[in-house]
Amino acid sequence: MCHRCDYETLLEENGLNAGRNRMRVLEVIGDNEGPVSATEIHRRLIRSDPINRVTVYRILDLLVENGIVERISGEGRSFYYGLAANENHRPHPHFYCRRCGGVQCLSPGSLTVDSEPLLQTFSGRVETVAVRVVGICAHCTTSVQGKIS
Amino acid sequence: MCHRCDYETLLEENGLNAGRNRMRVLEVIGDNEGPVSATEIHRRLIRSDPINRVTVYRILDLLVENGIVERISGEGRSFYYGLAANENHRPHPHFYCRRCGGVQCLSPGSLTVDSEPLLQTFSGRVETVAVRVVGICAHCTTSVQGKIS
DNA sequence: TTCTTCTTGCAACTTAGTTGCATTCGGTGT
DNA sequence: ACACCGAATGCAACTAAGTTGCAAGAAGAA
Ligand SMILES: [Mn+2]
Ligand SMILES: [Mn+2]
Ligand SMILES: [Zn+2]
Ligand SMILES: [Zn+2]
Repeated sequence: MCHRCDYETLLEENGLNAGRNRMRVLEVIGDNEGPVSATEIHRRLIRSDPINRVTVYRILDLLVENGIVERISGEGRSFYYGLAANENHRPHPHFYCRRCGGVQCLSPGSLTVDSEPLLQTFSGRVETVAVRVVGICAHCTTSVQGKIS
Repeated sequence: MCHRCDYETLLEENGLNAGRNRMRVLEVIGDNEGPVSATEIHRRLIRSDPINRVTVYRILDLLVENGIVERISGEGRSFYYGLAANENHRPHPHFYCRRCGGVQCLSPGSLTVDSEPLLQTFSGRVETVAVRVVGICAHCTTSVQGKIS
């Protein structure tokens, strides 16, 4: 993801002007195969051109507030950022690798959840029902087999 | 939760001696109606008797390592702790309130997830499939209605 | 250009958790 | 009672991730 989204339009639709840094952040998020942490986004950006980490955090906050980017909490203490669901991207579950900490997107149909019983009985307001799959990713399982320990 | 579990036995089954602080931590976790943060556990414990926060963190690590307590990540940056699933407690989904940050246990049957399609196709090792419900809890929805803003 | 607003950088701060090391506690053996 | 040893605790310092205040710089509007 994502080669179907025009980030410039996405920003301007929300009344945000498409400055260079906002575009850069969106490109890192959209080019990655799964959600990325703020630290990782910053690390990738400073390779091409210096940018302050606070600026990255502020841009991420802005994008999340405007529903362009989705913030998800991983297994550790940091947040991960991916393109928010829209007409091009259906909501989907994520896989969290316990070993490398990476997060992968799973296909939208790979897990189905029936939330009717909950919606009937729950007294608060349910906004989202997310499925989180935890385990060891393919890359980590194979690389551990070959590891000398 | 939980008045069916004997914490002393639970500890000794795992080769841990049931010292006073371990028992106290387990009691706070088990008496709470949902998962609690380490900070909250510490805050409650120091009301009855002083205990260092590092001690709380170390006990929690130990209980998690031994499968007595389950560590879950909330919507924020901190972890929450609840009694791990066992013969008395079936696994169940949790509800996360965006407003107050609280976590509630939902009944085991309130949500059902079909993970077969994923298990057939996924190339890594799937260990757990958890459902996370996010929204505004009953307490927060009612108290907001009466709020002057 | 000048005025104003948006954007960025920097330093300091906060929160949640971790680590190293010294002290103390709870047994066990004598 | 004593010495001994490992487990448990406390304290200070440190780290990771994110936030805040404020000043400086860039970009637009007039
Ligand atoms: Mn995704
Ligand atoms: Mn629970
Ligand atoms: Zn991995
Ligand atoms: Zn609430």
